[in-house]
Amino acid sequence: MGVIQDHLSALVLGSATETLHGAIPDGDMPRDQVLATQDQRHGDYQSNLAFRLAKLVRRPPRALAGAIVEAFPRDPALARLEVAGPGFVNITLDDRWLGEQLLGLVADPHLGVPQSGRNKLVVIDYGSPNVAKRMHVGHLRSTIIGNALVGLHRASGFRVIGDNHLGDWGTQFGKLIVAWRTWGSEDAFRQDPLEELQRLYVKFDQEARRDPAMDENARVETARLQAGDAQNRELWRRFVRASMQEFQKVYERLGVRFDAMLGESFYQDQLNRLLEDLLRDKVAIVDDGALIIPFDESDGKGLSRTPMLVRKRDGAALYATTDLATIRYREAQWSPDRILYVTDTRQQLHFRQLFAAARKLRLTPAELIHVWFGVLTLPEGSMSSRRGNVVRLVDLLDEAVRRARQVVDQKSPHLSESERAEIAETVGVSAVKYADLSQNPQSNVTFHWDRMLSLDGDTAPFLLYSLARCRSIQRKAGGAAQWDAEKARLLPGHPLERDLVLALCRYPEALRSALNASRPNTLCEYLFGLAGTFNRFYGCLPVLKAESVSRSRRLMLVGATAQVLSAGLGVLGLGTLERM
RNA sequence: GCCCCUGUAGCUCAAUCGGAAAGAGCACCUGGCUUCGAACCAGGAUGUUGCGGGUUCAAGUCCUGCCAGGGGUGCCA
Repeated sequence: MGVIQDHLSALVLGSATETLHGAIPDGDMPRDQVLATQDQRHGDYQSNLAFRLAKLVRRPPRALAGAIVEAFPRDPALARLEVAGPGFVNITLDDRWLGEQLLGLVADPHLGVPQSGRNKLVVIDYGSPNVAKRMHVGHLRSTIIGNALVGLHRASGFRVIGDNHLGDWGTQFGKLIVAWRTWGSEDAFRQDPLEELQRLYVKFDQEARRDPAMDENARVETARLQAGDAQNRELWRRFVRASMQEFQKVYERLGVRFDAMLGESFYQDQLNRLLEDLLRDKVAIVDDGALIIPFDESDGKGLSRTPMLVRKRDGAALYATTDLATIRYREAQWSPDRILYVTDTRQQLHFRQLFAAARKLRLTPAELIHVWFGVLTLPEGSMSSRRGNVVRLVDLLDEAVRRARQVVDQKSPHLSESERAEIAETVGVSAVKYADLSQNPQSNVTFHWDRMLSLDGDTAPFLLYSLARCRSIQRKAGGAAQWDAEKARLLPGHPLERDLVLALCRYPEALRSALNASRPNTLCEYLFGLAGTFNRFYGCLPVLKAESVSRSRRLMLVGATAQVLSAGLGVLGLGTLERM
């Protein structure tokens, strides 16, 4: 079983080639994918190839479309072909063929998703919070989107290494060390380490505004830490360890597991060699006491004016240096085919520079991709750990679960206390994750409690509910949930059944397109549409009480819906529920 | 100065490489549970896609000029 889109595209292309008999060399043939129609009156799929060709051979598109339809090969997939409008070719699929496609899809462990990543390895760099700071809602995006990208790649056959490139070596430690020695409280730290570190961080910032000497002290302590000073080193270890324990709790709750957690500190002893190589290869030059990598316009628009700084005048390295070393390490260790960086839009310039520098140094043949997302701000302005105006991630999750619990208690009082608690946790956390995933990552978002915590409409609970309904039917069907393939394949059934079959068959397309665009929201959109189609089907047509042929077919549809929904939810990193 | 991003319904957002009549959800109104789960479904109302020009068979999408907002831009990450 293949992707329907590809099958039809090949047919259209074949027909067009036939029609034109060599008027266009093979290499110049436009690659035009058949698209799902937006409107059912235009059939199931449409081809716009005639428009592309019209330009090349200077014939009216409508005539070309007619010729393409004329020369179309016989194929069991096709029920009807039409030329419409100025030159669209509308394709309606054969019911029985669609049924066969669906049976093939549910029998495939990958549910028909093309394994484009077979034998390929991708490193996905995401999460990457700064250590010693509390995780707030701003950290959600990289973590959740990155995790969904991991899922999309795995579903497509890639081997994936999700790497949490922790900010565990920055200048914030010098500040914290100074602040700790000046105002730190051992008791407070023992009680709630991150609260205490947060307090110190804010306090330091306030004091440093009044007294610039504080910043200088911090620089000195940072330098001593990086030079290996034992006491600073010990403090640093304590701060990092405490943060990691805190992070781990959040990750567990979010259902996010990393395959590697190699933070910035991990690369520190590799930086000198890197800097030497930069000089040796004349990629970097000394300028005003600092070491920079200059670019010209061929490296990227505007880059000639913005060199990348890799060593400060005082000799200290920067995150750009670490990032270069990280690429070199990943290449040596894993030889990835692709490296994805999931960060917000503000780092676009940094990554353009980084990738350009990596090319100059020939650090890796891997495809380097920066998947950036928009910034999350509060209604009252941008969040800042330094200023202390953040919404803590745990508070958001707790509130989500609290609201979910209210609904569960109201809707399902018959379930046990512990089951309701479990359901509320899954519903609440999934709702928060979905609220983020279902948006175009590149949009900037303003944080609103009610939107993040909504449980109605286009939300995770709607998807979970649809799945729970499937499960409920399957349970009630008992052993008879086994449908008969011969009967199940008999189509057409009711138009609502056909809608569902078609929606299910589009799962591979939806997943592939989300992967290619690095946009989990398109998969969300697909799943929301599928759940809607299922709920219409469910609302109108009996399953268990239907006569035998319909019953078998509909049970198959229920089972297939459950398979696709739970697979899709899994890819996005959302939980699933048997009942709710 | 230079570079990047954004502007779509009252609100929050979608819209495939440019594709047919710009779609969802929320909120609001009407209807549907003695029948597999009503966290559901059916129906109703909502637009100068910031503004002007251009390219195209076709523009929210591409080009261009304005307007408004956000971000980045050599010693933070």
